[in-house]
Amino acid sequence: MGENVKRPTLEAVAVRAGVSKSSVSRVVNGETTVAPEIRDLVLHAVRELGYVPNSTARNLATKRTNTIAIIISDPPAGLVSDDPMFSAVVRAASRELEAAGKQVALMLAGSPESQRRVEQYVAAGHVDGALLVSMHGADPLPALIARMGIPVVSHGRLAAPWLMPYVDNDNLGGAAQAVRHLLDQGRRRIATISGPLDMPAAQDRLSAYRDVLKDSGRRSIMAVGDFTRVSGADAMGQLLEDDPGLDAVFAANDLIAIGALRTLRRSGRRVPDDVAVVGFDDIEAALYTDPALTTVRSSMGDQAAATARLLLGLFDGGPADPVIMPTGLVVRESA
Amino acid sequence: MGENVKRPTLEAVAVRAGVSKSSVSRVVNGETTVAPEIRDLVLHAVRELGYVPNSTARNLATKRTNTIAIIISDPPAGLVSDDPMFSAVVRAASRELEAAGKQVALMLAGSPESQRRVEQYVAAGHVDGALLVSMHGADPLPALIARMGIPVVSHGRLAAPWLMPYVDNDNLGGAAQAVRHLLDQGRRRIATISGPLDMPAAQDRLSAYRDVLKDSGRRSIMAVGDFTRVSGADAMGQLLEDDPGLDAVFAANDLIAIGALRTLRRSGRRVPDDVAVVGFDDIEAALYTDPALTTVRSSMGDQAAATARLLLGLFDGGPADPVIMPTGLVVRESA
DNA sequence: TCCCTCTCAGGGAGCGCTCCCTCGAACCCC
DNA sequence: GGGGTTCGAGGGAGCGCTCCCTGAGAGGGA
Repeated sequence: MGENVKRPTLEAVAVRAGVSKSSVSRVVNGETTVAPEIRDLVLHAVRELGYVPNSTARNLATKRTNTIAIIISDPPAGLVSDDPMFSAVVRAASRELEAAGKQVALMLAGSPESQRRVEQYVAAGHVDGALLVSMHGADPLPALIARMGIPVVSHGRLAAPWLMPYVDNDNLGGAAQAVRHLLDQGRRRIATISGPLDMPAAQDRLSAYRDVLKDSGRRSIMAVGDFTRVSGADAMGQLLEDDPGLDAVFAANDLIAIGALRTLRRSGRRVPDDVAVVGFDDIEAALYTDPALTTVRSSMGDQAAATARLLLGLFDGGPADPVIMPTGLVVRESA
Repeated sequence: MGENVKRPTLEAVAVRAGVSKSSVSRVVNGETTVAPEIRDLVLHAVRELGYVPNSTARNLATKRTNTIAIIISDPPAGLVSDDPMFSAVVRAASRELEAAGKQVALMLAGSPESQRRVEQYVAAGHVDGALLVSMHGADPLPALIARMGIPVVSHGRLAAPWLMPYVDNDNLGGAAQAVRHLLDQGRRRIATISGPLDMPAAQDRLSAYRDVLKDSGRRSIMAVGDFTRVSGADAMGQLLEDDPGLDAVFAANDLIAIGALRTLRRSGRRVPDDVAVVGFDDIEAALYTDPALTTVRSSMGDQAAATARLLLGLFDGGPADPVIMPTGLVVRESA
């Protein structure tokens, strides 16, 4: 590959400019206690030599890395190939972090092996902070990371919320609103397809569903999904078998709802006439289903950006309080 | 935040084990020229002290970082919030790189400012190699990165293919197959909605469409999209206005096809009876449209993994030849 | 027995940067 | 004008690791 030109060092710049290393360092780091003429001398030499600071050396000396890890759980088998959540969250968080001048190290935490790798990496002092995304309840990683002595936040409440601050949606409120909407429309047999039960978001959405139904004296009917389309399709099939007379479904997320819609279509049900469907998240795809999906808006992107800001705030001694972002029902055609 | 326990250094281990730093270094790095008893002594001390090598120091000394940058273009305004491509590509590439013991630094390249940041970062010697994803034709970044003297590859052919090796789909073949399929079904007025014309993938899919039509003596009808659902919906509307009698559409990707389906539905056209639709990529969502989408399979994930392997191969003196991955038509209901 | 070779452990000079400390010069106030 | 401040430049000791080099000891051949 290319010519590995030896890059100029800070010392080379110092020699070139006829000043000391210290002065160059000061100028490069934007300290104000430098005489203008020296600053000019240095800046000139920097430009002439094309000097770029060696961040590795800087990291060694300062014991900071300027890097934030985004640690995101990785589905075991590559089940979910196109996960809107992944894209929205990683993008939004990265943007926010990069805008703050941080580097982003992406780490997938799936297999035990990869978990070890993540742990090692963080333990090795390679990052100044970490942002965890969509950890499952059984996951030991959050606890391990939390005790590493670096700022850590979670996108979404953890099963062990006390471990670190987090930013979450108002899952309870949003789900309650969705189910009440179904009730208001006169639906009598309202089923739900939940997310993976070891995830707090799924738990919240489920328990709000249950609470609202219980308050209205109705019986709940549920099947378990895992936040994917195929799980939604399967679960819908099971629900239809269990109770062919159901007239509404609250899906724990839009992907599940999309899967459910397909099964309903194939079983000959009309939506919303025979069965109403409500999703959760309001991903872009919800606008393109037939009929368009009524759903609960929870901007993953905004949430991720807020999570990143929470983390950045921690570095400046900001508050470590959990943040709950509002959700709201978006009524379209499916319910 | 937590107690910043000073982590033990290599020297501490050496003292503890009663050997020299050099020996500890050798053991830690798995060199074979170490007497078994010394190795045991060291390993024991490592375990006792919980020693983890400081990779920053190691990087400084070795002038390697063990880190690969995944540089991915970022849409200007946050248009695309859930981009299946992003998820599939980043996930697959990360997996492959992490499995090879590399660290992954994710960099979004969007605004000129962020481009500068990426350039600086790579120039600063922070990464050993880079993997570019979905660069647009006008993007100056590939050329800049290519001359940095580190191994670089591209996921998808660049507008300037000679800059670096790449892994691409057989866009030409896949698109040709799709259009021929439409022809074979007796469709007479076949339109296309292209991707952004500054991306080679979009160009190839478009030119294959044109070539096949020209060979069959048919006239081409096109609208330009940008690989998003909304652009597909808009372009479809325009197409319908331009030529209300069209009976087939070849969409440059599935997202566009999904958008087009919605517009067709709203305009009262039945798919495939009135208008046949073929997409490209075979993302998971293509299975859940109504009707299910006929499309060209091109596993983004496999392609990304192959790209990562190509890059890893470069470090070991492997070939720098472009790789073209096969595509194939998946016939479902929409055409 | 002597010499040469070979194997391995230890010593220590960097890698490029930061940051504390020293020290000269300029500046001030009575 | 003297003593005290202030300000800013330079010197140099690390940061934790790698890797070259030296040298001790073992082994082998004649």
